[in-house]
Amino acid sequence: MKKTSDIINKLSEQGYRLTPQRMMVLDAIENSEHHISAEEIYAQVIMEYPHLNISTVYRTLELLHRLGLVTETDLGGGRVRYHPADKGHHHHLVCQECGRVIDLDESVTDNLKQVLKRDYNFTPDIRHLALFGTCADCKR
Amino acid sequence: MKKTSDIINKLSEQGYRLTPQRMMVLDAIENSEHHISAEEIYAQVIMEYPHLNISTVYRTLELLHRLGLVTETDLGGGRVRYHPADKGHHHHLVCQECGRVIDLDESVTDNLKQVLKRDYNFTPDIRHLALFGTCADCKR
DNA sequence: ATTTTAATTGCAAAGCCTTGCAATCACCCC
DNA sequence: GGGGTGATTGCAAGGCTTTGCAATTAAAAT
Ligand SMILES: [Mn+2]
Ligand SMILES: [Mn+2]
Ligand SMILES: [Zn+2]
Ligand SMILES: [Zn+2]
Repeated sequence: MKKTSDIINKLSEQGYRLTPQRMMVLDAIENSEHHISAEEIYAQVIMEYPHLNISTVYRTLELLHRLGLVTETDLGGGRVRYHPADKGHHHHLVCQECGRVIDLDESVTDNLKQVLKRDYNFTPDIRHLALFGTCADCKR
Repeated sequence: MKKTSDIINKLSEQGYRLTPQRMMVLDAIENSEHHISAEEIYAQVIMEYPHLNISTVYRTLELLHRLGLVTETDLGGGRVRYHPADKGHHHHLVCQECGRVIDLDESVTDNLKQVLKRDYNFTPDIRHLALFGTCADCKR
């Protein structure tokens, strides 16, 4: 798989060690169909590497997020979820009534980003937003 | 103070009990200069009511937020902060480099809300947004 | 290949927040 | 004012995530 090598190269270039733990956490994220949680990554990796500690998963996620290699979002449900950045950026609407999650194109935030840039010279890091509210079906 | 009575009336009207714990938590929020955290509310109330448990603070905050009487936001720093809804809605930009917090008028999200309404018939509950990024000074 | 060195890990403890449950208490009715 | 009732509380335990520290190990230097 090409994507994983790309991320591995970026880690290596920036002076981070390529530990087996990091490789396996990365693999779990890249091969996940949906947004994956720390606990789910842990459960998956531990099957072939039982020595792994969950704090290493959290630290790896923090690193990959800080380097912009994964996006992080709280879709409700009490745990943060992750997504490979190179699989495309997008956002979500989450209905507080029924729990439905609607996917949004990245472009919905273009106007907001532009206004913040123009009026405040602020560069927002909006890569994976989750907005809560009420969906069409639940609006009585 | 008029504001507190208003909130108390709303609680009462909706059938919620006016317990001393709720009154005191409410007081702490209303009299706070800035966005206040659960721990800070707890520390303040406990001075005159040492029996209070912090889970009551969290449950009261959850109730007030659900009823739209306080807004809730994560400005970073690992704890959620609260603000009375009747003191005016607004949003924040948080610089990830220097920690600076910029206040935004509620209207910056008007366009986004409108688009979500028009294209998805979704009514977002965006009352106190915190957006992270890089401020003007930190941009090299 | 061996040594060196700092980054990384596992472990245990802690921090923030939520939740189940039994005891308490605000409010309604008389 | 004195019950009755269900909402609310305190307490203790648990869930998710972070953090300090000593031991390990990837990678660089020899
Ligand atoms: Mn996503
Ligand atoms: Mn605010
Ligand atoms: Zn819905
Ligand atoms: Zn800054």
